[in-house]
Amino acid sequence: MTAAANQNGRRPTTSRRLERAGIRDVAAAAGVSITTVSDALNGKGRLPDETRSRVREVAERLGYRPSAAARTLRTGRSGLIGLTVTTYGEEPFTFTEFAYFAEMARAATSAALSRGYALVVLPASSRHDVWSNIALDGTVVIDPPDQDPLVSELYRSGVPVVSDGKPGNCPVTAWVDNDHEAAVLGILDHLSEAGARRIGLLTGTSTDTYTRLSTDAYLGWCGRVGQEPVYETYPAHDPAAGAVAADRLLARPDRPDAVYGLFDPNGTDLLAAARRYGLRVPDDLLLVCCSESDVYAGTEPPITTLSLKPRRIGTTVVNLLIDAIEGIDSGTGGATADPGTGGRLFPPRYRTAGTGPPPGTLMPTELIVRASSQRRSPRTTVSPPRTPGEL
Amino acid sequence: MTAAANQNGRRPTTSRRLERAGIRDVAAAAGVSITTVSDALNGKGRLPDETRSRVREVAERLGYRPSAAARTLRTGRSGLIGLTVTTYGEEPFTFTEFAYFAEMARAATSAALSRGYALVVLPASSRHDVWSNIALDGTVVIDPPDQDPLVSELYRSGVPVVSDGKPGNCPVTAWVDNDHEAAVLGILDHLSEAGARRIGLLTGTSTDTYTRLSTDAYLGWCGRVGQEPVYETYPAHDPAAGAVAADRLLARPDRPDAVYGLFDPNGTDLLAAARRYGLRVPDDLLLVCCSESDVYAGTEPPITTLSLKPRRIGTTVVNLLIDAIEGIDSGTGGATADPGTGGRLFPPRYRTAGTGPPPGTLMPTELIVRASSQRRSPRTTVSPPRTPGEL
DNA sequence: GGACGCTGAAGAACCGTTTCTCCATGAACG
DNA sequence: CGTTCATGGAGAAACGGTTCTTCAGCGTCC
Repeated sequence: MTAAANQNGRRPTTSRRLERAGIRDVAAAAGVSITTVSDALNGKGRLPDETRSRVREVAERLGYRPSAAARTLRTGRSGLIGLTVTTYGEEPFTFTEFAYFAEMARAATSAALSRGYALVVLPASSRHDVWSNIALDGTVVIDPPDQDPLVSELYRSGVPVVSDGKPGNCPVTAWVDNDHEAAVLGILDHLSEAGARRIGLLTGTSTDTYTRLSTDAYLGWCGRVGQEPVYETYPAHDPAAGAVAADRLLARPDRPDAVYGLFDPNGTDLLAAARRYGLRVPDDLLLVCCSESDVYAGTEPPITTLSLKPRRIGTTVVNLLIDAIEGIDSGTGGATADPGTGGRLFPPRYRTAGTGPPPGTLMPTELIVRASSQRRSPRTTVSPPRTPGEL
Repeated sequence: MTAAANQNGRRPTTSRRLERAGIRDVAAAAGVSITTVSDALNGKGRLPDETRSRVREVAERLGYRPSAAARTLRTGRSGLIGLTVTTYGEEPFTFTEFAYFAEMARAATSAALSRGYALVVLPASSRHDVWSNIALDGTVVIDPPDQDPLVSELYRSGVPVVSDGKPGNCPVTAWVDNDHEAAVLGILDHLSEAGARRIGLLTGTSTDTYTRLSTDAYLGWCGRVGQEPVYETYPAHDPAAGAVAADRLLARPDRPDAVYGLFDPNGTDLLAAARRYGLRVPDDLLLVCCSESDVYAGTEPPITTLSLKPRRIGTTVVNLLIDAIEGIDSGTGGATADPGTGGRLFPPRYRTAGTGPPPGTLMPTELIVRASSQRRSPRTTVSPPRTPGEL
């Protein structure tokens, strides 16, 4: 019964060890053709419900699991999405944005899963032999450097690419990013309102979009307001360098009376540095840093943080990507789109046909105000849902 | 030139839009057969170096990328490894062991990559349709619950499964875990030596191995030493419940003078609770918690933590899994094993043929001693290799 | 009563590799 | 000069699904 398959001109099935049941086995057991089995299981074709359910039952009984590889080969869809992370050194994930990345990846995984896709984590540094060995329907790229060869090749070979972080020069299908400029300006205003006269910045040396946009926004603001910029840079991927840079910043002769740190650990580092210099927070020094960690709710004093809302970003990025994947279609010429395949939030058919820039989406950030940035009332306030960083 | 493929009885190739070059295109362009191309590119067969390099060059020129799906279908190997995480509620990752998981996943990704595999993150809750749509060569399971149906099915269908955390009743190929009993006993001894008379435990309500083994070790120790157990339990996946439980523990009439918290956030929670009750740490209360986070080096006072060394675990788990994958072979009868395929650390051929228990590996933990567990010298000591958290 | 349309289902091509089998060719050798 | 070998390479069968096309049967409508 089980090994009935040598009709159809197949090899006599020399009594292999417990081979997994194939579609042919199911067909034989149910007394139908493999076409019927495929249709019955996938809800396609014109079959009476009776046949459908009978086939399904037989398949169930045989423990039939369709071969993912075969299906992928035929349909051209693997159900796999790459999640590319930039690497510093050997470790696959970026250190500095760690909590951000973790949250973002978590949300991305959820979002993908709920639409039937799974995520493959792929450091950008992995060599071709790994990349090209995996059938990806599309890729999410986190903060791609300018002219990323990987992204270029992917895009060229027709794989949709959506980036988290506005891409510099890479061609991508779409991108999502925070409105970093608005965020920084909002923070600077917030600090000013709290009484800051000279606001310093702790920033990174790398050239990724986040660092660049944020720093530029700061410099621009300084120019407009007429404050001399006071900032220190350090390689953000080096956990130890942050503390040193924080120290440098507070040791300057033109010591700032408020600091915004661009990276997650800056809060603790700055707090420690302040302590070393006998500066009280927030009385002598106002503090804000960008972080997703809730430890800053429990520090002494609690530190105001800017959240980039990585969950929202991750969800959006993945949904955009899947829209692009399912929209591309690469169709046989025209209207293959069934009208009732399920409502999508976004109109499909991305894939910048012409030469226009890829569609980008800016997402708001959220400033979580705590004691460290309020000179008067130590009462903790939270900005409504979003930060209108208008100036 | 590019569309040369209609020999070999293939469809006339009706001038498709920029199809990716296939192996047939390469063969045609190089004037050889597809067999030769395959052999040349994969370093197989008997070919003169000249042919090999010529074919390679043509393939390069055409931008040829072999289809991962086709290769997987033919060879039965996808180069993909599943990373299964238990889920609480909708979110894919366990909350409580978050830092642990992140570190572990990172190490696992690295290890897999360096052996040519990629990781697919798959929450255990995902339904079959996602699981079975992916060709997995093997799976890593994190802390599987007893009788996990998913694991059982995977194992039964011949997919190697290696678990992080000693499995309860699931059949797995191999497992890796910390020596939780030894770790807990070590901590209890450490606290005793520091002068603790009544040691409390903050533990979880779930039945995973970690919680169970640790709690049992605690209870056993209490029995041997003659101390009445003092512990509180809470659902570890609920971030808010931890603070409440910590409070409960310190509010008890038989208040402990030392506490070990099993989960990452317990340190902060206990510290906060202690503050509320006016207890000084370490003078009135000794504190240790299990965590991978380095924020405990910066708290006031710094808190002693137990690290489970997730990096080591992740690396080991993946290497065991890949050894199993490459060892299984499911061979055609016998010695298919080429003697020189590359040195492996472990002897392959796992796959508990009989009924014996699967091979397990216990890995040591590391206690990072800080001020919170030392009543006398406020001088911070650290077990050998790690950071000196200055005070 | 024949053309037609609809239902239910089977046939077979196809997706793009890998790999097993086999065939020329020419050199070496008895 | 006829075998045997080693070499280089081609042919074709899988791998296991999906899907396009075809087809038989049967009720219906002019």
